[in-house]
Amino acid sequence: VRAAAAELHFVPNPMAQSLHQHRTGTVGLLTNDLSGRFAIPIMIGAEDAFGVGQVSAFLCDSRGDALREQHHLRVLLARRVDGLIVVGDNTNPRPSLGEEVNVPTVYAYSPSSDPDDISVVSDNAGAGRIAVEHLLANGRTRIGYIAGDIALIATGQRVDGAKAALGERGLELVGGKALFGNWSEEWGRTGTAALLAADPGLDAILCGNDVIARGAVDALKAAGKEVPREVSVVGHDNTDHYATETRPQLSTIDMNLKELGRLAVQLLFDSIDGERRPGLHVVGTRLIQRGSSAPKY
Amino acid sequence: VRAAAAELHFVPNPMAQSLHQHRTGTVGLLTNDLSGRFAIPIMIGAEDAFGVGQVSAFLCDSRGDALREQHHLRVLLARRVDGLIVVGDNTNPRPSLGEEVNVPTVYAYSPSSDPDDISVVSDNAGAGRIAVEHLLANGRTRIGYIAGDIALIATGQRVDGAKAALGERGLELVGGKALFGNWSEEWGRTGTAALLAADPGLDAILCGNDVIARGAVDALKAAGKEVPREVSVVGHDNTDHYATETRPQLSTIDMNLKELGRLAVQLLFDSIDGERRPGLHVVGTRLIQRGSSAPKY
DNA sequence: ATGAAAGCGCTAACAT
DNA sequence: ATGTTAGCGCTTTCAT
Repeated sequence: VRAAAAELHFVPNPMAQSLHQHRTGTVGLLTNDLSGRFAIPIMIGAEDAFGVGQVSAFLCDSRGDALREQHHLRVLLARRVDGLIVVGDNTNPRPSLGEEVNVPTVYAYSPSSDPDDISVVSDNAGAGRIAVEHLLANGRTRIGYIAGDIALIATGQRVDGAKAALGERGLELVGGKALFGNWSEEWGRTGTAALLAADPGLDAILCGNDVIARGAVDALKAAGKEVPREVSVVGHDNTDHYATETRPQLSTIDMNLKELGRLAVQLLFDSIDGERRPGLHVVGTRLIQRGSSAPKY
Repeated sequence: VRAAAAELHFVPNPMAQSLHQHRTGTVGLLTNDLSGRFAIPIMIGAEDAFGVGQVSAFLCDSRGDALREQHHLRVLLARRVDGLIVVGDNTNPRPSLGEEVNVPTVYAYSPSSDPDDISVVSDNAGAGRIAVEHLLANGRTRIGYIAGDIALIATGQRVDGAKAALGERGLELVGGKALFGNWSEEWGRTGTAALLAADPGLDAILCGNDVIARGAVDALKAAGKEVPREVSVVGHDNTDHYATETRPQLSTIDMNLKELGRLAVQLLFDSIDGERRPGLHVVGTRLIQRGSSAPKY
């Protein structure tokens, strides 16, 4: 019998199966903003984790519109998805989908504002710490910080991590505090000028992201400073093109976003299986060393 | 009766519906490489077009691996998707999924090598033409071309479009032909040096993409040429960050990829409804004018 | 106009 | 070990 089934290329119809099993083997992937840089690697990691099992993901992009999100949510629930992963494009908390969503849900990158939901986030403070420790290990002690937009919680967290790591050595940032601005090269250039004015002998600059870091590298070179020998630079995000097209290439923090996506799926599966682990789950970052940072001597 | 149904928040189960209707209201979105720059906007456009109807998309990324693609294909067919959209990340033709896939299929960006399949591609020759016409309209006639990787068919098509537009005015590219290289800023810089050596009085440079264009702008400024007054530069792709962080900002070709995604969905729906339109469908591009190009005087 | 019944493709609980 | 049957939630046909 089985032989005959194989001959006829028989494939069971999942619709009929799920009708009986009360499980569809599908999950909703609900994202704010597909065009954003952070959602994609997370979704790749998630897709990767789904692939090994037999669950498929429905893709939905709300483009930052709450109404559209509601619409997609309704459609996904009507399709009886077994679970939901909500992928944010920025690090600030977002509103919970709410109690009436009676399906296991995990928030990735942008955590839910409800601490009883399951959220997976990047270790921002740890990133600041890792970057500082890397620079200290390279003999650098006069470190400036050109941060991004102060409105994002992650911006402050990264700075705080860097300050804490410096504080443990009795050190502080050049100028006593980080410089806050936006995520542009222009800000990287003006921030660098400000830091050089505050301490002409500074030997390292930490940047809120790689775009700022590129501006900083360019400004340092324009000011006659050699990178990385005189001043080392560390970025954040390991952004395509930016990290590798800058000369020298950027040493930068990689957030391991694929891993973050995989963990989100793992937590979702656990939740579906009744092993719910609410709260904030933190994914560690790592430093990618390239040409923009080096030992001092 | 209906009132009672509404009270109880009744929502029909699509599994049961599709069981009867022989339609699932789902479509497979099969991509080579989600991390690539081109697949994302196409999928956003596609997702947009799905949204208005009641069909949902399964997301599958094969990461350029044919085996993984086969696996995803099997899963999608087992799920009885009503159709398939295959999103490529480069412009070269790709092998058809084959005859045994008895589900309507549309290839986006990377066309199928089988002309009887339905494919949607970007108008590369048109892009070259539009860029040249823009420069000519600005009074520029000594135009060089720094192209990308010659291995990609699109690279040559863009050059050919530019040459054709010049030829109609009895003009030709500086040096008589385009310079082929790769997609890096480094190549943009060396290509620019080569063009300046060939014709120190050239007044415009066309680039294969925005990364090259940024290298060209930097090299021109380093050589003492004013951009856009002395030499105008036009890129391709309207790449995030690159197009707007370069100083001056880049005039560049936008491929209307979202529109391409939407058209792919439209063709898929038509195909599902029995209005199959095989062959190559071409989506036009448009020039985004920014600071790197301007009238000559 | 309303109601009853069969069937979509499968699984699981029966009976042989 | 095999064969039969009821039922998952819906739609559609047929009967009232």
